[in-house]
Amino acid sequence: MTTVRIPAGWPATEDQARAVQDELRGRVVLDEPGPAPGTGRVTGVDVAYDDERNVVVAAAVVLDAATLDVVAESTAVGQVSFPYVPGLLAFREVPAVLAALDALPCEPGLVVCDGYGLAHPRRFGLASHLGVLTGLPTIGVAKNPFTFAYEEPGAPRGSSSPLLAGEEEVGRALRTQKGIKPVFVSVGHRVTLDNACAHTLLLAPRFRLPETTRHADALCRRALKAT
DNA sequence: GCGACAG
DNA sequence: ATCTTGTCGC
Repeated sequence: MTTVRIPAGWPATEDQARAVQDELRGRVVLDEPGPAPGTGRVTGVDVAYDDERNVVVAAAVVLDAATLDVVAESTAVGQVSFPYVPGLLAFREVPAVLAALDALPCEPGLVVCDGYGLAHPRRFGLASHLGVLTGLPTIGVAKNPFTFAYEEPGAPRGSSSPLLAGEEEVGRALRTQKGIKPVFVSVGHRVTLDNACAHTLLLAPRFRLPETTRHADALCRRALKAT
């Protein structure tokens, strides 16, 4: 397991963090289709915390997009870099995720984040932030609708409905399993929303959550316990 | 002003 | 995110 390094000048206050978001937001690319679903590699990233000890562990798990077999994985440990503040989650998770991605023995391909990208109060969630910092195509798949509104999608697997910030579609509520609560997909960097949903559906053939986040979640929890 | 609020 | 037993079901 490698070690997390917190960059010099990492935001110490909420205002500084929002200023960084404003600065990076202009670098998001939204007009690329992204990798073709079902081909190449797809990587899940997730983070676990022990606030008592101030410890954070991140995991990155690379899957073959066609078979969903695990082809590589890595973990990183470090100190917590920012408190949890709704809207500023990236500042808590990004340093650890970057370290885990750096430790991978291969290219990650599309990165699937636990949380949001464009569907964010300031339109710059975790997936957008990670995408801009790495240049990699990223998407966000969240378990909750955050503050956004949506109509319940149809019951069949694959049904979806817009995730709305007023009139603006910032993401999609996507039913990955028949009759089960949808997941909330949004674009991070260099991927289209349609493409992000297609990837998510292929990654969740049996469970509500994508295999990428299931693997990454299990790995970072296991690694945290071992720390 | 108060409550809600990804992980 | 995390605190947490048993339990129902494939």
